[in-house]
Parts: sequence; structure tokens; C-alpha cells
Amino acid sequence: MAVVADPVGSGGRLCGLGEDGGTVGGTAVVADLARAVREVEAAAGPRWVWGGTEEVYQGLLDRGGVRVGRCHDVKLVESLLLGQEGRHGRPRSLGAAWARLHGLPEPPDAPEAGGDDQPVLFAADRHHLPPDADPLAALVEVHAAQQRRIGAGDRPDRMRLLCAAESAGALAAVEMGRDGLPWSARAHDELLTGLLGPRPAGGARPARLGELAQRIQDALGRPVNPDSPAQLLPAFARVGVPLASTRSHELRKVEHPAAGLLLRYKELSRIHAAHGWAWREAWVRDGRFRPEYVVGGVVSGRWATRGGGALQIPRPLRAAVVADPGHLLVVADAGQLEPRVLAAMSGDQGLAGAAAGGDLYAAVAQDAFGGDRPRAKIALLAAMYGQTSGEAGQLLAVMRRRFPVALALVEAAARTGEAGGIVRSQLGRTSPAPSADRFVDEAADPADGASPDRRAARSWGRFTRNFVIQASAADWALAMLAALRRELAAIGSAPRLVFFQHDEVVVHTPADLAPAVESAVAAAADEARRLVFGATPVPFPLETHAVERYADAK
DNA sequence: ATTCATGGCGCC
DNA sequence: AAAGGGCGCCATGAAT
Repeated sequence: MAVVADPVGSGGRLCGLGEDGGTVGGTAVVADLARAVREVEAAAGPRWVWGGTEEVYQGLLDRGGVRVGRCHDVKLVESLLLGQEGRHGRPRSLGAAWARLHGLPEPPDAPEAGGDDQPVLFAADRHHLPPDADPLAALVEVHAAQQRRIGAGDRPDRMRLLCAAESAGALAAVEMGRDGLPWSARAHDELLTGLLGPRPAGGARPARLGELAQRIQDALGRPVNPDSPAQLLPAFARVGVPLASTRSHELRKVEHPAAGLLLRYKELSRIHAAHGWAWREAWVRDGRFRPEYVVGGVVSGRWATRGGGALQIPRPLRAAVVADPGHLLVVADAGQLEPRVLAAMSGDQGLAGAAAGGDLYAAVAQDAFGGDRPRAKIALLAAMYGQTSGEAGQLLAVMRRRFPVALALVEAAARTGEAGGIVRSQLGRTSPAPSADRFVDEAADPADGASPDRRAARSWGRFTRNFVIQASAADWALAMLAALRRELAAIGSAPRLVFFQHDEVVVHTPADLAPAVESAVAAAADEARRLVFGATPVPFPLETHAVERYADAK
């Protein structure tokens, strides 16, 4: 069912779509679009086709519309298809897709900065379609073309699944952004006060930070701003501590008393700056933290957020995430997701065997590293990230010997990237092409391993090496989220997804429904494994904890 | 006064 | 010889 909202007012138009994307029946013009969608959703539960979930679904919910089960987000699908076709970076709005179909100039996605407000808003409502185009006709046309393009790819079944999962994610993102993460101002206050001292008036520096700054100055024997690396480096040098940088990793190796104080200062000042009282006033309303999720905000398919640092909430602060009375948070975390993805994708028998038990790192350690789990973890991370420095290089050699098929997968991806090629995730999300200037000199003297060109090529190789893993993990996570969203809706309207962070979800639910939610989580994890990786023997467990505070889940 | 690059650190 | 992937956000300090 294709749907467009009128640019102003509450009306819109709908029309049915057949299997081939052609229209079925006539166009319905309605004055209350939210109501029409509610009725059709209840009667038929169709896949809603629209130009952009962020705009249309948001508007429907604003006007009292129902939550819908499925959609096809033309903008997100366009982005996936542009990648499939090696045309990354082209504008992806409905209007741009329509213009491409007609050989017309493509409107850019981002409106010109500094332009008049009125045309920009109008353009957004119409998804950048020209004034004389019929939005519903354009939508139907672009959707049909997208269906054909999906079918024209190497693995239409997987791309179809990816498009469905991406679109379902967009529904979940809008819903989560509206529901928000339960955030207790009181618990947050207690935490901050315990760490930083009482809240200072007028945004001044908290007492504890002032004290630490003073003690750092005393230890270094001169006035210095602890927030300024440029001042700290010479100050440390003057007391006989030459530092390459003021990073924590560097400071931890240092004996001088100022180093420990500075480490503590950095830790606390970050909490204060990034998630302190000012943050709460900006981002928490009515007991909910409402970040704005950006689906497809990362090329790998991970989400980003706009504002509030939602995906970087420091672990200690998760004690402020408290379920409502009579409710629980079901926290579900996919442990060791990326190495499991590598095992499943590559089909490496040894690694799959290691993944079969509960602790993949421990099993790899048993197989290849004399039971040394930390080294096994470093070795796996090195394989997936391309680290070669330090002991990682030697561990990698062991990995290559013991898990040749898995290593061949990531190393092939790295070689493709170094040569300027593109790689794909399990479901067919495509890595961007390197910028043109990055590979100007392909034939650069290969003997000159340290040339800027070679360095850039190797860096891009690390990116594509990681892309196949990270993006496939995102494939799984998205499929899981889509399945979970559907399972939760079947339980009822009370359990709500309230947080999603790469490989972890949080559901806020009445306490008596927590067991049902945990079952839904397990079912979703297994469905995602089956859909994304088929018959793999590699399990993808989603560990759940039903807790009152997010911090209690670990 | 505002913008931009950099260093740094939080999360995965 | 090679020096770990992806993000968002903050403060600083220089440039505009």
C-alpha cells in the first residue's frame, strides 16, 4: 500500500500495490490519513510504502496514528540499491530516485544551507520532488523500479531481506525516539553528586574537579589547564616526564603523581561535560531520554544518533536508567557477535567449532593459544581489525594456521580494499568506494611500502576488512531487531523497545510480561541467525537480564 | 562571534 | 616494514 501525506494538513492519498509493484484498485483521497492508515492496518496489515519513515511515520504518530507492522522506506532502500549498483553517494530521496528514472537533474539530499526556510520545508515534505510531479505516482513508479533493481542483483533474496530489515529498523527508530529511555533524574543526581560533589550554581566547575585541577597544578609546580594537552605536555616534560601525548594509555604508564590525578580528572570531567546536569536538562524530559536515531547513519549499517550521545552512555551512568514502578528492563546483549559473524560467514570449521560452546574466545584459546584467553581475544580482534603491531602480528600467524578459512575471508576483503575495490556484507550492504584521490597512483612503486599511497591503501584495506564483519553483524542485529519488534507487538502494546546499541537492545515492560519478552528475544535471535546465515551451526545467543536498572544487567 | 581542525574519550 | 575498525561529542586554540 503506497501512501503520501499532504504537505499541509492531515490528509493524504493511498493506493494498493500488487506483487509486481503495479497499482491495484484506485487512489483513495482521505482527509484524515492517520485514521485511514489505522483502518487499513487493522484490516490487512499491508507493507506500507512511503518516501521516508522519518517524515511520514512521525507525522502519522503525531496525528494519533497506529503503529504499523511493516514498511518499505524508499529513501533507505534507494541508499542500499545505490550501493549495490556501485553508485554510492548519489542523492537518495524519492525525488532524486524519480529524477534518475527520468534522466533529469538529481536534487541534492541536503538542502542548501542558508536558503529560504519556506522552500526547504516544502521540499522536505515532498521528498525533493519537483512541483509538477504527482507524489503518489512518483512513489509508485520508484517503488516498482526498486523492486526490479532488487531482483536484478546477485542475491535478490538477501537484498529483499536487507531492505525489509532496514525499513523495519526505521519504524523501530521512530518509535524508540518517541518512547524514550527511562531516565531517573534522582538516580542521576545521586551518581553525579557522589562523583563530582554537589551541583554548582550556574554551570560552574564542580568542587571535585576544581580540587583535582589544583592538585595537578601543585604536583606539576605550575599553573596548567588540565583540559589543554598543549599546556600539559611541556608541564610534564619540565618535571622529567616526557610524553608523546596526554592520552590515558600514555598516562597509565607514568609514575608521576600528576598522572594519576590527571587520569581521574579526565574521567570525571568527561562525565560532567558529556552526561552531567546540563546534558540532562537538554535531553531528558518527563523521565525519558529521547535521542534521535539515524538509521543507516553509518556506512556499515550501524545506526548513529543525533544529539545526546545516546550510543556512548558511560557504563556507570546506566544506573540512572531505571524502569518505571511495576516494570522491568529486559536487557539483551549479543555476546561476541563479531567473531561469531566471522565464523558463520566464512564457514571455517575450526572457528565454528569454537563458537559452538558458550565462550568463543575461551575455545579459541584452548585450540590455539594454550588456554590464554586474553591473547585469543587480541588475536581475533587483530584478525577483524587488521592490527599487525606488537604481538598481534605473531598471533595472527597462529590464527592463519589454525583458522585458515576465516582468515582468508578477512584477508581477501583487505586486499580488495587495498586495490580500491568494494566489499559486501552477508545481506549485500556495499562498502563505499574509496575517494578518488586516495588511489591516484595505483602503480606506485610497491617496493616503497611506506609511501603515502601505500599507507592510504593499507588503511582502506583495514576498513574493508572490518566492513565485512561489522556490516554483517549489523545485518544480523537489524534482522533481530525487526523480528523482536514483531514479537513484542504480538505480546501487546505494553512492552516497548527503548534502546538499541549495535548488538544490544533494551525492552521496557510490565514486570509480569518480562518472561514473555525474554522468550521473544530468544526467538528473535534465532530467527535472525536463520534468515541471515542460513544453515550455519554457529549459535548467536542473546543473553538477557530482567532488571530494574540498566546497570544491573552486567 | 563563529567556524574548523585537533586531541581526546565514551560506546560498540 | 607494516602501528586496530566504526561512530558522536567535548574543550581547546587557531583561523575566519
